[in-house]
Amino acid sequence: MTPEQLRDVVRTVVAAAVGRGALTVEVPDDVVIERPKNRAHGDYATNVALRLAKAAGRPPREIAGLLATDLAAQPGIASVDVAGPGFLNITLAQGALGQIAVRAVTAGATYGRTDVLAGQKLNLEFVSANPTGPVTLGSTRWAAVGDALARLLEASGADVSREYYVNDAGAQIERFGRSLQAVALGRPVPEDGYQGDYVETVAQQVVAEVPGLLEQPEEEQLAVFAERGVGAMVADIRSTLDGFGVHFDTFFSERTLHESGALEKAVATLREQGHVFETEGAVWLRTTDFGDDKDRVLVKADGEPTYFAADCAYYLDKRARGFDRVVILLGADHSGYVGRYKALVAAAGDDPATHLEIQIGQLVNLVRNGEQVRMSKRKGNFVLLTDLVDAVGNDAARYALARASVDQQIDIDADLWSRQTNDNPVFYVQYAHARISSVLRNAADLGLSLGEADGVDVTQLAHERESDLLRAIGEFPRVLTAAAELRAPHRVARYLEELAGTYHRFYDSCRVLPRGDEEATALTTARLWLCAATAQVLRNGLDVLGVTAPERM
RNA sequence: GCGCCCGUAGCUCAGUGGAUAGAGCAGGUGCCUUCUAAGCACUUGGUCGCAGGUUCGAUCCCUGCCGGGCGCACCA
Repeated sequence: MTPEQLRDVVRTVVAAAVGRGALTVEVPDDVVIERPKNRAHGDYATNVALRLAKAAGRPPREIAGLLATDLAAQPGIASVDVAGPGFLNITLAQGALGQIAVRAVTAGATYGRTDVLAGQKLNLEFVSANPTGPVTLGSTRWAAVGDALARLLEASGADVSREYYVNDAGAQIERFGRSLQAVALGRPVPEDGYQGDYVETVAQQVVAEVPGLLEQPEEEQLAVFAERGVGAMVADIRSTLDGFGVHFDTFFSERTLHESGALEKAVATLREQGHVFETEGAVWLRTTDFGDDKDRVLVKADGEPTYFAADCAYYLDKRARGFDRVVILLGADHSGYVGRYKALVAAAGDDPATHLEIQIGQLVNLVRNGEQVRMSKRKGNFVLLTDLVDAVGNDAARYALARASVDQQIDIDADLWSRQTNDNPVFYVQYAHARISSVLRNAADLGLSLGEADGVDVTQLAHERESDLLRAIGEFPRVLTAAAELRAPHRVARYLEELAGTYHRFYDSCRVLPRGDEEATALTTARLWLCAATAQVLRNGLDVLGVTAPERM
């Protein structure tokens, strides 16, 4: 019996008690089934009696007592105890727990997936780093977390489109072009320009692409450097992210918004809604009507649209493309955007609470020799995605970045991460998978296989370590659902570490394969199913994080 | 000054109002003629920043304070 099935059973029992007048409460649609930390508290526990106490006007233990009797009579449940303030501690019948292994194996790659977000069309924007330089360590965090979140939402049934907003318009791009031009002409890079080895590389690439470029008038040169430079950077960013295993559905060009007249249209739309005003020669959006700190300029006094105007047009474009919800991952250095973004959504006539979601994540610091390395694109002194991957590999990099809560600033110790030691928990998890793979290979060599699902006797799985493992496997669907709802992919990583540990402890106490002259038994087959189920969950979980599940290590 | 995030074991960090607050690493003691010892068992280590409040119950919610990070442009 899975936790979900148990939840339904508990709800049915509550409803029955209400039906015959033993309780007068509304039957809750959601009943919390948890896995007690203390094994003495049964396989599962529910606090439903505590939750209902107030509404029923009766002491929780009394409610628990009457539910316990009914619950214990249900098939698949061995016993029910009332404990503490009114918890119901439930012990499942042996076979009921064992079915979890069969379910995980037969569901395969779909085990853990749900349809709780089915029908939702989401646009998930992340990374969106300026195309004026390579992908930095800071952006790498959002690449890892954003992609994991996308996979997580997909596992919950949502239709997710991964999007990267390319800021290929505006003064920053011109500055980038000027820097490339200066380098190509052998001049010093402007004060506010970009530095770093890549600037030279890109400049040379542009010069090589366009014969006679340096003989052209400087203004024409600049346009070429800006356009080709950005193109080269976008290509570089894209291939870097592809190599990292992060693939976007759309690279959305800001410039297309300028060129298509979408900005003017957006301003006009907002004006129709009655939230645009003009003063001091500029065009403003009255965002303060929607909770922003101050009103925001859409078109500057010099006639140039602001970045914010492009944001407005971009949001409207996403909505026009049919997305129910626009989700944006931003670094803490952009937290100031939230207020104006919510306001623009409201000003456009949408509801910020349903159509917009901005997730702010804290920054990543690099620590070297116990000292924080400051990162600045301008000075050309920064750590790149490729530096991290070169040092620790894709798997460790993705896992390490996805394993921490985005609310938490993380320090990456360069020395620690460049040492490839088992300090990195990803090895612990991957090792469990490799270990299981090895057991299953050895089983195959002995001519042993899982066989059909109806041929395995899961009541054989009665050892405490087997029960622990079955319960852990049974948690997986709920872990995915909760992680998706909370936008917290790191929960998946933490769960996998726990699952790996539970497997290692099982492995240590429970011999799977027959040794020497021993014959395979029904227990052997049941344990093979348990191993296969564990491996499946490890694969499914690692897949959400974009990390490989090696068969050998 | 205002806004957002954080403060949990020596270190890095989990912990969606529930039972005795956890993991990895680091320290200590054991376990390999047997399926991968990149493992396991035992052990050391906590005023959950401080003070109030709400609640049957608070690491979690509210308020204030202390400490750290990041923002507060007619920049992008």
